[in-house]
Amino acid sequence: MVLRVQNTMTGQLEEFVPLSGNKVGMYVCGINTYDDSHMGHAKAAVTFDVIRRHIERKGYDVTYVVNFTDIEDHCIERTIELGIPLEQLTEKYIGEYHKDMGRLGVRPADIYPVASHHMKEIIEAIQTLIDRGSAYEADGEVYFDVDKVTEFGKLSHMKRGDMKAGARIDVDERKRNPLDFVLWKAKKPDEPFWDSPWSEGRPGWHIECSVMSMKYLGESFDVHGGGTELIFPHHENEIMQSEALTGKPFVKYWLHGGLMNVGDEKMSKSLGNFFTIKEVLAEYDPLTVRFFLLNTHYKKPIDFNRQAVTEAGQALGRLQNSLDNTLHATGTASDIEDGFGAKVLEARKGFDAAMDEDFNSRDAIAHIFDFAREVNRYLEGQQPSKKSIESILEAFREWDDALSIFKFEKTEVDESLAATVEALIEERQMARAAKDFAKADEIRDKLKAMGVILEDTSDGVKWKIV
RNA sequence: GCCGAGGUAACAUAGCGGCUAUGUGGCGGACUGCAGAUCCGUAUACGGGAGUUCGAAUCUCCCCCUCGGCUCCA
Repeated sequence: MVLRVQNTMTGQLEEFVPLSGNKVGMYVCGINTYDDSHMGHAKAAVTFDVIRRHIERKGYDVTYVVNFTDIEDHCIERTIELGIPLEQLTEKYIGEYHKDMGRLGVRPADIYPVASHHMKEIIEAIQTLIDRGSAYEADGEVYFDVDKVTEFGKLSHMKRGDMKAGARIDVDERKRNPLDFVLWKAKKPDEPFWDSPWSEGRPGWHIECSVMSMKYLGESFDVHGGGTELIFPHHENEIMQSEALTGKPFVKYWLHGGLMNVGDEKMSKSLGNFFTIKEVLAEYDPLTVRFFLLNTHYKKPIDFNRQAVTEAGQALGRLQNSLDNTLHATGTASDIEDGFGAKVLEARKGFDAAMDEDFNSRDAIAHIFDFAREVNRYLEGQQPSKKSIESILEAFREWDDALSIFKFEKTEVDESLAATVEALIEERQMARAAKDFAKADEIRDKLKAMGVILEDTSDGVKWKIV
């Protein structure tokens, strides 16, 4: 099966072929380190975590880089406001990011470069751009000269004339062209600054991503990801400056994820309509949140609301239930082939085919739902075979490797609690036999209060801790 | 204005030329003393209009609406 990806650069679904053999270099824009991450950041992190996992599952050797930008307006405002050094702010929110994403099951990147730790390389890159005539200095500031670029708008598919300059931000009169963007900014009072040939100041917003991605992945690499709002100007500018720097194509596949919305607006810090990962995880299980994020194709926006997350939890519960049933199923002693293996194979194929089609986790999950029904039916029927049970579990393990949405451990229950529960169940069974249902229900409620859920089945009473 | 992504049953999502989809929720059954879980069955769709085709959610054109971007942003 070949992997196909929707490339923003070409607008096409393309077969994924890395630049050099088995190696894949992948860079994703992380966060600005001035505050706790919100659900929009969670969507991005989980999206690219799953994309990275799937590329690895295809057998590629991925070097995954996620950056932290700690020199930009918000970070600077914050460090001034709090009166603490920039490094301290950076460190704090990098720590929080790792905590939040760790809880969401996001596998750590191989490298997490930080903008302020790459000042030397950034200044060198800017100097090179000036030397090559791709950038110019004015009043201690340095601007990238967009008119020197022949292929303007490669990624966003816009022509120079299409732009509405100053749509939101006033045009700086020092720029030769309103579309020129700043590579180096002179400091303002109280701001953190670094020495440079042009002024004491700091880099502009885009240059650090070019410098850091190329430092760790080479001048050309395979995958660059981020949210759709970064296509222009951020990624477009990255391409222009990187290619001006190296004369080589910067990135082969550009992948952009849809945004997290609240109602009809995107979730963002500036709109104030955000939910932090911390507050959402205080209310919902991390696996539920992950499932919620993966239950829509990554290109599409997701509307964040409690009903949707709650429903995601119910839906995931259905799958987990099926997995739990399998984990607790006692196979027959015989190692017979009862034909269920074919169903497992079919489901696994369906899952992989969906993931190969531009990481369609939603479609992949639909295959798991179909499979879960098959499994439930199978387990309720004749005695399942050990071999089939094992192959079902193998499928779930594989899907978990891809999506990380399941729990495999049987809940450990300590013996005294188990004995208490068993005794109560016994008592309830006697009450039921005597048709004393009031008492039976009373015992069931009591167990429920202890966190024990009973299920009366044809195989006897089952119970589990929730 | 320009670029991009969308509009699928009650809701949320897949599908993207013929197989009527997945989850939650309805409704009706099975199993239950009841509940839950599970299984079986069932109803309600493809923004609007033209066109191509034996056949269109799916392709083409036009229109309407929503969201994102056009130098804060995942």
